Amino acid sequence: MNIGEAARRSGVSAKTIRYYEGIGLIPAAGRTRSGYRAYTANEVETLRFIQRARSLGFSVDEVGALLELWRDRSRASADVKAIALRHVGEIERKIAELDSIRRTLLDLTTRCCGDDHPDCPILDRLASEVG
Amino acid sequence: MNIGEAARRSGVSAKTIRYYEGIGLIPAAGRTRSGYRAYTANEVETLRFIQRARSLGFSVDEVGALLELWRDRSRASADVKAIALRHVGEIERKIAELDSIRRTLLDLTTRCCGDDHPDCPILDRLASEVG
DNA sequence: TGTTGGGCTTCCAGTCACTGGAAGGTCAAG
DNA sequence: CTTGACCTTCCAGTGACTGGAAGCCCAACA
Repeated sequence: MNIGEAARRSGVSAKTIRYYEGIGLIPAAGRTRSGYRAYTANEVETLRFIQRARSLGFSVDEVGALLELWRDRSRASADVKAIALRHVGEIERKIAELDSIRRTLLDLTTRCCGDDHPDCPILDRLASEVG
Repeated sequence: MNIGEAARRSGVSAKTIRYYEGIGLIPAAGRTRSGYRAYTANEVETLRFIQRARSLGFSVDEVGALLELWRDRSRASADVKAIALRHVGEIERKIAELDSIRRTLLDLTTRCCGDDHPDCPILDRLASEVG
């Protein structure tokens, strides 16, 4: 099947499939006589795997590692779990950071009356750290 | 003062200060006879403002808008509040997304025994969406 | 006076993971 | 035989920096 069909079936855009091939995340696809890339159902499965891993926030490098483990029948599930747990750690760090920012901003916005006057605790805080 | 000192006092790296000047976030600094950028205490205050706004996750464009409002004595605090509340909304959306991913991954990692066997619910899920 | 070391300058390239777009070849249908 | 959808490659841009090369400037010390 052509790249457009593979894109539709996998949820990965044609542009992105070419990009993945370019950076070596997936091997170069076969070609028709006229030079079009041709995909098998198997390759589409790989693309779906990639799509799901990316949507869980794994970096392209991590996805590469997960793909290798997926293909490796003698893998240790511990290796997969390690990648996933490291990723969970990063996500939790990000959530904590965002939540701290969120709490700060909610505090400031609550105290800003938001009318047509210039007085504003938000700007005060940005200008001087205490606010 | 030189750019290095301004960087130290503001918490914005020299490289980044030049970058901010290049994209027009701050006006071009004055120069000494030999071409070194020269900063006043006031300009360092502006840099500190930028640094704090960036650390609260505002985009450089939003920081530009906040700077304009900061300098505008006839601003309406409602305009500042609107920017901040929109930003809070984005943060909450990101937190929700990360939390959903986190819950999925924790579920999968809990069910993955993480030993030297290949069986792995994490890979199963990436391979077939149900898992 | 010479030189050493740090700081400053500009400019180009790289990061991450794509995305947009131009210029042109291919294919099936009408 | 043409239309329109598809495919190809290649280059450039995104955000917000960061690294590094090549070269000028300046204060201090022998």
